[in-house]
Amino acid sequence: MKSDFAISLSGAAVEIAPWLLGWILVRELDGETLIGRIVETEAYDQEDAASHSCRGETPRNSVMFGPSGRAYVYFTYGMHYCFNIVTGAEGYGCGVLVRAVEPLEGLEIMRRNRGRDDVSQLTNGPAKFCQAFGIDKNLSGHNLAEPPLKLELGGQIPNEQIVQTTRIGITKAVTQPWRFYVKGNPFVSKL
DNA sequence: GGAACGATTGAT
DNA sequence: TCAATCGTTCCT
Repeated sequence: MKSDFAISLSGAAVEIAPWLLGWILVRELDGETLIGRIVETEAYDQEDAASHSCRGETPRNSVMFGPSGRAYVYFTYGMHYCFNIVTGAEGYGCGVLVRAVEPLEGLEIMRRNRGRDDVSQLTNGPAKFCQAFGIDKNLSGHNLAEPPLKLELGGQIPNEQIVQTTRIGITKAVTQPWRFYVKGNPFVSKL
């Protein structure tokens, strides 16, 4: 029996990505609570040359092929983690990369984790957000309906406040407009 | 076994 | 503009 939570994320990544804007991430870390609001996402699909899943299932990307509503966390550039929300049907590899959140609670912990004071530099990038929230590979495969990392429905962002554009940092499928962010939000990684 | 590359970041 | 830094994937 599937949970409502998983069902709500079982659609195509390209459809889920803009819908996830405004959702809340609650991280329990060493007895402290960190909260952020998703303000920037990117969709990655199995039929997408830029996606880790485009050449089929491998040990690294297997979580993307599992149930929706799980975390897919990967290590890149020898030093950074990036966090995705798995979407789509089981057996189909796709997900949504969270590129930026707006810090709501636990800012001092985020400052400590990031080693910086400037609020605007705490969570405005996929690896910055992971470092601020203490997210690493141990959380890959985690069910996001449960602590210590929970995804909760927040206030929906009106369509006219959602900007759709091309993705960042990729070299394949560069023209696909599968990046979404909240217009005017200061925590978006890049305009 | 070896090499090329990467959904990034921060400093120059 | 470029170095840091290493796991994953693919080729030999």
